[in-house]
Amino acid sequence: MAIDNWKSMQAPIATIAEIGKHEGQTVTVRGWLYNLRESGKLLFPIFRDGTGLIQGVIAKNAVPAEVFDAVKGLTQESSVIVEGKVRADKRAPGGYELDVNNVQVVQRVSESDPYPITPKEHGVDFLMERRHLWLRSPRQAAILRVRAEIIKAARDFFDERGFTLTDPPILTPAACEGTTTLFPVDYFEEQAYLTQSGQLYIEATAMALGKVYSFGPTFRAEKSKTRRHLTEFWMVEPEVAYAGLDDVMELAEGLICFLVKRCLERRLSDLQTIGRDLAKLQKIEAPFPRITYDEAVKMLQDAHAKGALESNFEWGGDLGSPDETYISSQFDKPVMVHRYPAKVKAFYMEPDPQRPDLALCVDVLAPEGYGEIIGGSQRMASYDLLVQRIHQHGLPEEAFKWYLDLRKYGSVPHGGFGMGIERAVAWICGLEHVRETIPFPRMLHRLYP
RNA sequence: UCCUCAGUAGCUCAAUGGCAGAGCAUCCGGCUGUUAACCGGAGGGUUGUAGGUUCGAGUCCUACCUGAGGAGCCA
Repeated sequence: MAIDNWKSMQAPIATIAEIGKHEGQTVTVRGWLYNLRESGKLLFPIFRDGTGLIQGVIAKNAVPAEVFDAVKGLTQESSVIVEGKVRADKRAPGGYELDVNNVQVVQRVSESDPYPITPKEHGVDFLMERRHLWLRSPRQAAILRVRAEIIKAARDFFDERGFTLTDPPILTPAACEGTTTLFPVDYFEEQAYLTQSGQLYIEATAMALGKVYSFGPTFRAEKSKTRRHLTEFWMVEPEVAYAGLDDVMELAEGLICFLVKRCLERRLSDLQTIGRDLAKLQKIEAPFPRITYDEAVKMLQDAHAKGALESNFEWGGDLGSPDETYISSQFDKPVMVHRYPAKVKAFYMEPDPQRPDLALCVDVLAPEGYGEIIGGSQRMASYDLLVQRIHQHGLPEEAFKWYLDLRKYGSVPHGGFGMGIERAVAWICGLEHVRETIPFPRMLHRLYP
């Protein structure tokens, strides 16, 4: 069947996800052949259409010979349009089967160059090299649907609370924080960089609009090589005028609860396809445990004394990955660690008035060892102190002139946080690695496809 | 950048220093309820690259390449 003759089926089109609504009716399903089992004069093709899988049944004596022959020996991932009657069947994984009465093969995959991803085991490198095809696997498609739901839920959460979406630039003239490595870009013979955070810019839009958020890609040229890192990832960052650290923590807690609840409500079958332990997600509700950095340090030192942690933690350093894993393992909800030493944190964080050596900041650590999914703080409101910090961090004051203006013209206490979408998706889906949470991950050793 | 591990058929893996193999995939044949279907048969290899040790290297040694896991850094 030619590709330009793909609209000849007469029965109404149905999606596999909603096939149950058509029980007893004849429908058209447009998709691909996922797998084929043969048993003599019976064929069991499994079709997928992007919404789910359904097994078809074709008996040789029940259909015209050309229909049977078109499916017999058909290759995996050939595109097909099938017409058949929906029948409830307890033996079928989805509850329904399709008694096929007509088939159009839109494009037959050549048997001399078969679809490379079989329903068997494959290694990570093989699958990553074929990421454009791997996305067709039921598990990968389910993850992408959960990702889309999390993004939509995050935007709904802020939109419903009076936040305005304000998009910061992706091309920036200088380092936002100065510490991490940036991707350089030639901008009409001027040096520019891909953004590593929209935060400084949304502080400006927050002063204009009150409550704002950004949602977009960010880039880090760090040579990180772990299951938690991508060089290109997406962040949602709220920023609120007249907000303190407690407000920031409450907002972060509310967002996470909202996201988890929404996924359980709307993407339950996808979470089941992925194999997520749902009981662990059902425990996620406010309030989350809040511990100070001082308390976290004591937990880590006690853990070392008991032999539960290899290295002994000294007050003053940033929490390492094994430290975060240990702390989060002590709770079955996300844990909020606040008030880190100012010297290990970014220059723009407001000092704690009670203890000026501490910053009014918070990291939210996801349970089950997923580590930091949110980092936030109250921002420094004083012009003079901010100038001092910029110099202390060795940053060029000239590049931050506009940012300092925000403290000259009606400075107010304000704060916000950034949530890494991929880390949130990895945690909610229970994945081993963030590379499966984005259609085409960009990593230290991965720029293709 | 550092530490650890891996690289053998299209894929996933096996092979004590002694004939390079299995399952799946592909092709041929069989099977009217298969569930990663099964049964029989066929084709399929420069063992990551370059050197070295040895009568003999997939296996041991050296260097390099590629990838994975972790550290640091971070979301």
